[in-house]
Amino acid sequence: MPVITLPDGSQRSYSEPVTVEKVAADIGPGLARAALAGKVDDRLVDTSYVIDRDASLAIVTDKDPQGLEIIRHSTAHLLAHAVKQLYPDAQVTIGPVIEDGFYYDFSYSRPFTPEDLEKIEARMRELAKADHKVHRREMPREEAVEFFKNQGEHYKAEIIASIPDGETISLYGQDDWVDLCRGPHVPSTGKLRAFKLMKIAGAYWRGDSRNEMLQRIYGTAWPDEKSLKAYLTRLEEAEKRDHRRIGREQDLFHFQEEAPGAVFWHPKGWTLFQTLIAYMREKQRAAGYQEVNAPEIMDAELWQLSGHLEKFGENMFLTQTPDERTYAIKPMNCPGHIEIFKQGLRSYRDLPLRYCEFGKVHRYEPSGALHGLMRVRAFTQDDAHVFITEDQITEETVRGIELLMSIYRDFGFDDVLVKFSDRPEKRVGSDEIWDRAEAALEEAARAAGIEYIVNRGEGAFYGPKLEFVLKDAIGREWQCGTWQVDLNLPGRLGAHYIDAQSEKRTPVMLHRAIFGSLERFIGILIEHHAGRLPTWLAPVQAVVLNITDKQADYVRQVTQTLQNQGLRVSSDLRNEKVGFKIREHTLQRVPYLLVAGDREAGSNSLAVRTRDGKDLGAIPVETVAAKLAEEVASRGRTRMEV
RNA sequence: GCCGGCUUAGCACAGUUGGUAGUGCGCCUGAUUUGUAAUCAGGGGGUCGGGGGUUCGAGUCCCUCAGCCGGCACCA
Repeated sequence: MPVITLPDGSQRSYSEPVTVEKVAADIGPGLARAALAGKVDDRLVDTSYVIDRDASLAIVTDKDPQGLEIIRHSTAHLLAHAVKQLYPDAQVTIGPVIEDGFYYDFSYSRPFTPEDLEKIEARMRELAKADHKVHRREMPREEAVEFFKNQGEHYKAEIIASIPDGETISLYGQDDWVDLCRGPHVPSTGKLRAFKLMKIAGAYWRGDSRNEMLQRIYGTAWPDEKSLKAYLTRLEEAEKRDHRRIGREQDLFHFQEEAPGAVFWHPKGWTLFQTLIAYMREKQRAAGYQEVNAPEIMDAELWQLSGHLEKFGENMFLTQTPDERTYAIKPMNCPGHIEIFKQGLRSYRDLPLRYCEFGKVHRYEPSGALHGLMRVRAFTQDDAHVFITEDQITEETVRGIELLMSIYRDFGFDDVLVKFSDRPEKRVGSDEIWDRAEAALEEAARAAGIEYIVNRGEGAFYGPKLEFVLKDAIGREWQCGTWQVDLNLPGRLGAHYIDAQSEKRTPVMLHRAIFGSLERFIGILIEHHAGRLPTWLAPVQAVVLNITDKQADYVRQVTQTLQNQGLRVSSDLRNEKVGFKIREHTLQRVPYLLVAGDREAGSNSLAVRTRDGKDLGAIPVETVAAKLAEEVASRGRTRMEV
């Protein structure tokens, strides 16, 4: 006699066990059609699930986030179903739901081609149209392993073997096809209406590069065609803000074959780069950091001593010189800073001692990892190392994180995700040291009042770290800042200070970066703003345009005036129509276009137009200058247009 | 590094079953002196990513190297 409680609190009683499907139908035919699954006492189940006791029930439809997940999961099954029909020799492995879609990994004798993808998708549409019923059954583990082995599905058999004892093993079938799956799934394939296969890629079995490479097919699925279309449009929009494309269009930088993973900065890109450095210099100076500069190339022996060669060696560039010495090009700045610290005798009174450097480091990254400015082999860090005593860790961390967050706010990044990465497999130092370092960082993070997620085993080889991940305008995450406690390197490289009892002590070193890599940070800024950099960062903040040759002298003079006030302004005196010039500079995303015709030249003013096409009318030159300067100084918190 | 795809003029792209390269924009020259997202006309420009091979003949087919793109693995 199950009594079923619905989300609105209403109850329905049944005289015998009843399926989710039946309850939905009793509520209404529309809901019955829309039902994808049920939630019985908060547990997701199929619509065919039989309720045999009192329970709460919610019908899951495509309006629910969970309904969408089920659609995606079932579409992954539909994909595998189609693949098995077309390529019976292919073996299935796993097919999870991911953000915006799903994938399924197959083992097959040859890679799938784009033509295969079309065929598979066409077959999926046929299978969906046929509206095959989806059914579930359970099977004892041994039987299930046998079942899949007999079908030649060795990967599936392996997966089942690794399912913990006591867990139910369920199989889902539709038409002539059966897969191992936890479920739940849509009641029939006809519920899958809007999907598209996106791309083929290789992926290692169980994510391990020592294993076989499988064929992964990515797809996307949505409740309806409209959402699918919207998603595809969103992808196109994201492509338009790709920093590699904008970098070329706006003439900021380029890459070329001879220097894979290394940037050629053009004048405008370098202006942006220098603007960031100037900003950071000022912030750090105010926060008590002293800028230093250490050699790019140092004898490999130093890197041997620090442990870099052993733990980081495969990422390092080495160079042999005519004098037959081996040098390493620095992949990190820390050893250099320790060497500076070691000069002379340090007192505890000198601590905290904060060294910073815009150090250019080189790391030999695997070729497949390179990606525009986001992942390069030569990059500039806004690196700093703070030498302190062990009991200063918390206080210094609180200060440091405050600075870091205030800087992110200046760039409009309010959404910062923090990760705590603890001891990695490849590390130096005893477990006792790591225990202390991790505990100290944890306590400091608590004192700084930040929330974080734990990233097991992802720390640096010398110490645990907090990683600061920024979210850009379209929701992508980028790791930028880092804050690390290091109880290892200062000792390894022989750094000391004299404490209050005249004892020689080894300092603790904090490693930190805020932008992380200037290169990456610029890439993020470009994508975050879709190339429309805020005025304080824009390489060209305004362009002054004449209408005819008659105003050329006026334009030259005004441009000079604005430049003299430290603004990055250029002029465009070309013999072209204003419309033409406006279009060009608008496409270049120059924040302000300052038009000078006879009227403006006669009244010492400029007609101001924004890159968004807003006409601010004629404004006296000195007002333009003052407002621009204010906008720059406030980092966009005040705007010329308001 | 691994899997797949791609590489033709500065940029975006065409190039049919192998028969000695095209279009648009940009660029250059000239005309035009123009009021807020493209003025008109003419002109120049490519060892088809590098190397090797098959062929009477290769941008098109094969091998190889590199770079790039999408994933995977790895990471700021």
